[in-house]
Amino acid sequence: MSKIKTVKGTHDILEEDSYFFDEVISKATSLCKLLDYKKIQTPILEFSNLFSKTLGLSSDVVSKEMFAFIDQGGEHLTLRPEGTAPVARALVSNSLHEKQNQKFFYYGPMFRREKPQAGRLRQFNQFGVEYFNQPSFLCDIEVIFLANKLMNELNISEYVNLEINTIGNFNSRKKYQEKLIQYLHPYRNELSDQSKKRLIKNPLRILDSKNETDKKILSQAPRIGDFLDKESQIFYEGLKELLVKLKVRFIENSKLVRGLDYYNHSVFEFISKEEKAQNTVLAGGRYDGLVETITGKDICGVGWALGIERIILMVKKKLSVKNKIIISIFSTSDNLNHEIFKIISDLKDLKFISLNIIYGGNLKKKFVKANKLKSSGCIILGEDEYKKKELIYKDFITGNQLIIKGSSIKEFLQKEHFKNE
RNA sequence: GUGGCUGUAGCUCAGCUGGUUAGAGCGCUGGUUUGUGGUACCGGAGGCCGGGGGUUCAAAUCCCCUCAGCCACCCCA
Repeated sequence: MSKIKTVKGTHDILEEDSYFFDEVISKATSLCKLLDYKKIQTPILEFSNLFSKTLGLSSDVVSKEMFAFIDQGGEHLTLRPEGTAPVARALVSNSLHEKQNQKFFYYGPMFRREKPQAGRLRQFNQFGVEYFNQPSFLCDIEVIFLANKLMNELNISEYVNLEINTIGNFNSRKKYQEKLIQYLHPYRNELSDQSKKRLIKNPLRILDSKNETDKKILSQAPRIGDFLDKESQIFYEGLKELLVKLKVRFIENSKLVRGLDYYNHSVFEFISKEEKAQNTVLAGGRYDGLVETITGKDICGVGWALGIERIILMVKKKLSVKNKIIISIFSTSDNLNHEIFKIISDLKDLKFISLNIIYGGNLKKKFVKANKLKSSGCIILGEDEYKKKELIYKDFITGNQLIIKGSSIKEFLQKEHFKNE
């Protein structure tokens, strides 16, 4: 079909998806506000080096998935592929790190030039939170708790698992990495091609390989848990203990790692229980090194991001759309059309009802149209009734029709709404 | 970036091993006269059969290329 299309991997968000989108945003937003997270909106365009510095040059995102270009002024710019680095940048750009409250939430489109498939788009939306400048694991608890509560609010907590792990602080990770390389060295020729490369570039990433041979080799591999120094241990144990006390259910997954370079200590993911390729719905962790790589300021942080489209895929199976009640309004003769605007000007703050004004055609056509618009009823301004300052209301479900006073239309509609609840 | 499947009306699809003007259901639209919709009946519009090339007397149908969608790998939210 030679119909006009969207750019590959991009989508118009319509109808029920749009409804669920708003639901996710509004639930997440109100939870964040409950804990005084401040909304932050950063530009979609950033200087390219913001991402190349922070995500790691060897990461796939930077090496091949960024929508990067040089603009007419010679600037190297990138459509943001993720939200954490921009928020961290904004923290320092605006000296927000000098304030008491350094908790933020954001949402909006991200861009990654990948091959699209289920749950993966080139333009997709994330909702995220970031909590800066607090080294305590209690902050990790707070953001995990927030994410957990959001899963509850969206009625999907029984369809997801929370997996957690630690990748330790820098020293522990370095020690572990050496041991891991030592262990894998004898197997280096049996590993998948991808893992062979990683053995040199980013050995930790081998842990979450899906390759069967890799998995077999890894089953006997040393575990990071055995190489944690005192600080890393206290951090991770404290985190787990409190999660248990708070009755937040989680699964420990010692192979859970991160694709992006700036993480340390805790990593966590909410993963859909469905057997699907893109089943990570929310992912986060602690990134104490990030702000320093951008700005030189030693500011720690912890946060997560949630893929809104992925959440919608889950939510739409569990939740139904709550449609507003539609009521049509029209006159019996066209020379009364302007009176309709006078009526609706008093109704402008109606909460549960959407009104459709119907203009054209004879009366019968207007009824037909009202019905096709899925109205549950209609208000009719008739010539005879107009003289008496009255209106007709016809209920499309019962077929009943009654006369109401023009002045009481608002109360009447509200009553109709609750009757239909 | 690599692989598999798919691409016919607004939507969901049918069209057998190539054979005249391309089909259905739903939707859209007009009608069945008066200030009353839904149901029923009758009519209508709407397709470069994703795009390009090839084979053939003849292609929606076979072959090649390309694009897009879906799915998996890679990677990630």
